[in-house]
Amino acid sequence: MTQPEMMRRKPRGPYFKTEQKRREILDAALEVFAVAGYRSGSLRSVAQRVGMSEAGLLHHFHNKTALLAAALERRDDQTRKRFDFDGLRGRELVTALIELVEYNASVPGVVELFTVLSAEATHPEHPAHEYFRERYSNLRQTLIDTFAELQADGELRQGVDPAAAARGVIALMDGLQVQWLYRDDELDMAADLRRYFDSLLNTPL
Amino acid sequence: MTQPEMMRRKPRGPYFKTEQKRREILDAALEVFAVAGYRSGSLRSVAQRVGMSEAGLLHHFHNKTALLAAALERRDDQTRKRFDFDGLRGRELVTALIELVEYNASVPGVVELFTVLSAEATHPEHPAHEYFRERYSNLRQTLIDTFAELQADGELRQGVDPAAAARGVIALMDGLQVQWLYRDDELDMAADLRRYFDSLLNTPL
DNA sequence: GTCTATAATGCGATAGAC
DNA sequence: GTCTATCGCATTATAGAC
Repeated sequence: MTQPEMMRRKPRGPYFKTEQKRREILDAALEVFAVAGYRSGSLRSVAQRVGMSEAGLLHHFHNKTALLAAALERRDDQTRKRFDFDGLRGRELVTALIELVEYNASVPGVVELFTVLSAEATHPEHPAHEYFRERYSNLRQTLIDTFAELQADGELRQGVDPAAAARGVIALMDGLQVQWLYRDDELDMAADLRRYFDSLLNTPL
Repeated sequence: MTQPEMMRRKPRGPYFKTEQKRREILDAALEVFAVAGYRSGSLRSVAQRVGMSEAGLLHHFHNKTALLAAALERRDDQTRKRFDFDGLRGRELVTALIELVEYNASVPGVVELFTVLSAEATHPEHPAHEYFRERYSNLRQTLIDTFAELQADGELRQGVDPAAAARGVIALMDGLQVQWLYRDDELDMAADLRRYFDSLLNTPL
């Protein structure tokens, strides 16, 4: 068997090798943007991490913001594969959220990515600004609906406002991540989030 | 009266003019680091904002990290002038914290500064890493002491853990700032924080 | 105290060979 | 698909004139 024959494309699809390389690049980009943010994270460091030149990298993604967009998309695909919130409602969704936070504690790089990027993208000119705006808007609406449903079922404590609770849950998740990243003490994000949910519900989780 | 005589230093101190210039620079630096973070905020933009060259700027602060340190110090001085937490305890401290948050809503630049910087400085190599570590540590300890005191006075709801409550308050403050900066809806940070305190205390504020 | 000039490096991006 | 070479620009910082 000749060398060229061995190197031929495997029959997994027309662009298998390319797609694999793209995924490699995106994973490297996620790491880089996590530690340095988007603005300070360089194409050079991404290219180095994946063992290719900057020009080679830019063949796959035409510019830096396209790389960021694709990287965030990839990260979301991965999360969706692991956690499907679409079918869940009420207490099921709440417990799934706690499980997600529990999982996040095992992937500090991801936590770093979203913490750094969501703060950086606060500025309206940031290429990920709209992405995070929508992300927050969607999550908030999902939580409002969930709390409203729990309220209708009499599971919400008296005086708790669904919209305020939704803002609070998201804020708590974000804020705990920051403190957790400073690793000052042994902070259990999932446990603290559960505690907060318990303070909102009539019967504990 | 000759021109040179008019330009002479006013008798307010030996380095009045210099000190004023330094403060001008620090204020500009605070703005720049707020919108771009430390890593992406450039000396050039700070210099431009204050109408001088980069070299002129570096005469006052020997390098970029020294500028950041001095800027944060200045910002803290300003806050301490307005809010003195040292003499306060129990419910007094809690209400003062809410007032601080209320005030923050009137200075979005400051909120932006601390949100972006505290996330960016999560990385251990960041020049402001230790600053924020200590800041979080101090605030957390103050809140733990406060909640412990309230608990001893029977003002804390049953089952509330002072340490968890302290983490929660800080997380909520940080997280609300992020959502507030995205300005998706009319978010009242102080009102939401007060709500959280009410959920921790036996008698509302 | 502030400037110009300059060094030395890093950046994102493009052109074109292979 | 990946490379080398290169462009043009921004960056932090220093040296030295005024």
